[in-house]
Amino acid sequence: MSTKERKAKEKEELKSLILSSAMKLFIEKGVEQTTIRNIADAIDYSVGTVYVYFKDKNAILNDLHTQGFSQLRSSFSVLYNVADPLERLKAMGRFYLAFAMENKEMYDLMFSLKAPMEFLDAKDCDEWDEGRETFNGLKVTVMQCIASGHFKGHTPEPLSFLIWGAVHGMCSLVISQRTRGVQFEKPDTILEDAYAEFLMMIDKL
Amino acid sequence: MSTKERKAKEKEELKSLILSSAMKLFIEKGVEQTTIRNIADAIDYSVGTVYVYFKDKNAILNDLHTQGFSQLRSSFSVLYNVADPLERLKAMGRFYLAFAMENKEMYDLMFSLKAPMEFLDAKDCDEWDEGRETFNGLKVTVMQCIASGHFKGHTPEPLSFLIWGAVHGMCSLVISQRTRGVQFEKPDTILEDAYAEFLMMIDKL
DNA sequence: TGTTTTTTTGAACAATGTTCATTTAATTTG
DNA sequence: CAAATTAAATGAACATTGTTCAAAAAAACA
Repeated sequence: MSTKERKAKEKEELKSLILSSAMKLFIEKGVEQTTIRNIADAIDYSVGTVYVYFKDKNAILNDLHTQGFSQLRSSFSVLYNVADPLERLKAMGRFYLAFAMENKEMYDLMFSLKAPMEFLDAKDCDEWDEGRETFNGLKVTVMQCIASGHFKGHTPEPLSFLIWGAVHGMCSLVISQRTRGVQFEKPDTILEDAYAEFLMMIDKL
Repeated sequence: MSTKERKAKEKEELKSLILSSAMKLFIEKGVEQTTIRNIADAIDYSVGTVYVYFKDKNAILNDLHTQGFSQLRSSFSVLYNVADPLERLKAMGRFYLAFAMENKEMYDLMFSLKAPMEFLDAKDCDEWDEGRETFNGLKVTVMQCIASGHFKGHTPEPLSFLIWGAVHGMCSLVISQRTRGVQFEKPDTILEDAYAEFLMMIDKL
C-alpha cells in the first residue's frame, strides 16, 4: 500500500508544519497572543484543519513543550564527554542558562506556563516524563560529585532540586521581567555575574 | 464638604470590594479562569461598574499584585528584630518560602504572570517599585553578612540575586507543577529538605 | 466513470474583555 | 420641596477568542 504510506507521511508533514508555524508565531508574538486563526493563516489552511490534527490549543502547546525538551537534551548531550562530574555540573548550569536566554518563550512554555501541564491533567497522567528525565540527568551528576568527595554532608536529591531551583529561578526572574526596575548596578551582566557566584558557591560545598 | 468626603470613601470602599472579591475568585479558580462577569456577579454590580473603577483586567491584577507585596513586606517586618544578619537571611528565606506556599496564586501573580508587568508597560514605566524594595531588603542583609565576615570573595548584588533566584526557583517549580511526576524519593518534604540544603550551603559560604 | 472514503472548509456557537449611550440615583440649587 | 444638574450604574452590543460540525471538495478506489 503505497498510497497509505504516502498519506501517513503527508499527515505527519502537515502536523509538523502546524507545529513549526505555531512555534514561530509563539516566539514572535507570545503564546497567548497567537490564535489558532493566526496559525491557520500562516500555513494557508482553514481553522478546522488545525483541529483535525490537534485536539485543542493545549495539545499544540504540549507537543511544542516536548519538542523543547528534546532541544534541551540535545544541547546537554555534549556534556556526557565531560568526565569530571563537578565540571560537568558547572557546564550544565551554563548550558541551561544559555538555552533559557536564547529561547525565552520556549523556556516559559517548558517551565512556567500552566497550559502544557493542564494537558497532562486532561489525559489524567501524573507522569511528566520530560521533567523526570531532565532532573535525573542533574541528580546523577550531583551523585557523582558526592561520590568523588564533594558536597560533604549534603543529600543528593534535595541538593539537586536546590541547584535546579537556583538556575531556573534566575532565568525565570529575568524572563518574567521581575529584574526590571530593580536597578542593578550592572544590569547587563547580572545573570553572568550571579552565575559566577553560583560557581564559587559550588566550589565551597 | 461632607458629601464629597463620603463619596470619596464610598468609591474607595467599592474599589476595595472589587479587589477583595477578585482576589477571592482568583484564589478559588485561578486568575485566567476568573472573568469580569464573575467579579461583577460576586459583588452584585454590573460589568460596567467594574470598568468604572478599573481601566481593565490588568489594572485589577496590578493592584492585587501590589497588595501582595504589602503582605509579603509585612510578613518580613518581624525580621528586622533579628540582629544577626546571617540568621535574618536564613529566616527571610523561610518566610519567603512559607509565603509562597500559603499564597500560591498570589505568588504566581507577583512573580510569574506577565499581566501585572504588561500593565506597567501600558503606563510606560520602567520602574517596578515593589520588586526593587523587596530586593533591596535582601541586598542590605547580604551586605551586612559580608560586613560581619561572611561570604568571603562574593559580590553582594549578584550573590543576592542568586539567593533570590534559588528560593524563588524552588517555589516557582513547585507552583508551576514542574515537580510533578519527577518522583522524588520524599515528595512531601522536598521543599523543606532542599531548604535545609540551602541553609547548609549558606553556612559554607 | 460512478462510488466511497478522506480531507478540508468556514459558518456558527459560546465565552470573554471591553465600550458607551442610556437609565437611574444622588446632590445641589432656586 | 421641586426642578435641574451631576454622578453612578447599567446592560446591550461589539470584537476577538477557542471550538464544533454539517457540508463541500478532493482523492482513492472499484
